[in-house]
Amino acid sequence: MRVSRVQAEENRQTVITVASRLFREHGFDGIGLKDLMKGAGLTQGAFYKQFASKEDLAAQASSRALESVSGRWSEAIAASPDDPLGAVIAFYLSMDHREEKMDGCPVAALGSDAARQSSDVKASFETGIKAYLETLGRMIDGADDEETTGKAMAVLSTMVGALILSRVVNDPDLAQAFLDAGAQQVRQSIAD
Amino acid sequence: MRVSRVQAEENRQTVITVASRLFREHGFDGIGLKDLMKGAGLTQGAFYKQFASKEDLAAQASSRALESVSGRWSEAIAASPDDPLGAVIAFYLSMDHREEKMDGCPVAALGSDAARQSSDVKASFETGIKAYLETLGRMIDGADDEETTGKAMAVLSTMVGALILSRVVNDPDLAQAFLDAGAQQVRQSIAD
DNA sequence: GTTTTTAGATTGCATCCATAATCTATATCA
DNA sequence: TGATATAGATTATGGATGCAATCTAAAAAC
Repeated sequence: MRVSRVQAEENRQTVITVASRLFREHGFDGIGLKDLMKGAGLTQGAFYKQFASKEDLAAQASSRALESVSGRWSEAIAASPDDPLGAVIAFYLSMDHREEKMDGCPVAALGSDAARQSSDVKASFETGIKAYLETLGRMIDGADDEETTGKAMAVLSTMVGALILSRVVNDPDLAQAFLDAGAQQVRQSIAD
Repeated sequence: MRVSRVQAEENRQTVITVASRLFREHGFDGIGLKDLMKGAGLTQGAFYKQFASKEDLAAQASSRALESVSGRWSEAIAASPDDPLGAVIAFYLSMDHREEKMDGCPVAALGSDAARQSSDVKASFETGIKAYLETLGRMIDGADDEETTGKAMAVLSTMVGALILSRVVNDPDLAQAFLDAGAQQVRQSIAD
């Protein structure tokens, strides 16, 4: 049955948010429209009134996921103004983050998948990644803007890689070692 | 019709090799058994005489892919014995590698996917990653074994992350910047 | 009260993984 | 060597699920 305009928009937002979590958990190809809609309390029939295609939703859900995690970075930083970097590391390179794909960084959860998606999805990631770099850049001092950006990219690369590697191995000790090695590398590369 | 035993084994190997490439290109969920078998010149019906399930093939194809890329590392290193690290960087953190998912590093091409697969698949990755670390460790000198391994893990994390990030953005300049930043980071972290 | 607009139900068609039935050439054994 | 069993492959089938489109009915909006 039909719902109010505001309700319909609210439903749309719910679908995007739910999709942003389910895509991270199962991958873009790992979950179907039926289950995505069910997660939002709707049926599949309603999907195409709200989105042009699954790919369209993937792009919007990616943006939503990136924004959400960017927010968590900001919160972590605001919560410990004396050691913002430590806060980001503690959040990103943790075993909690390793096990919590659904609410974690979409670059780590969907990076390999996103590389195969449409340019719309990549555009969402590109925007989100630039926001990451801005946030990181504010914690780094370089000789010039270019050096700062370069360092931020290196730091982000290390964090994303370490988290992904920690997730693809079974051995928890090895996983922890990757997170630790990444954290140490990040601290050092910011120090000098 | 039936074929000889050696032929059958040859077919099996072909399927694994083909799958290792097609999985990297399309993801584990992005390609079906029909197309995988067709790539090996066979029909889908022959699949279950050779493999227990798609997941079984995924694990074997992952091992094959990791071995293949490990071999390419060794070749690159052997080809320039005076600068082995430079050779690995030139191969791994290049725009060629960025665009050549099918024959490239499976950790970058399938890392996010693999994190969602069975522990068999993860075991394949774990073995391959340990081989990576061994190779990298031989190029790094640390105070002790532990420091060397830690550095190797950090280097691998940076390389994997930089390559993945370069692939999820549309802008080629930004992609190149991630590769460059990763390369610089790797060189520096090995230097000290 | 009439027109829009939306959720849901139904349907279509393709593809998914897996299994079964069938065929044939190869191994195996007499 | 010749008969027989069987492994490896093809074709066909199964049921489930995939994305997408259409139609219906009801409620909001005017």
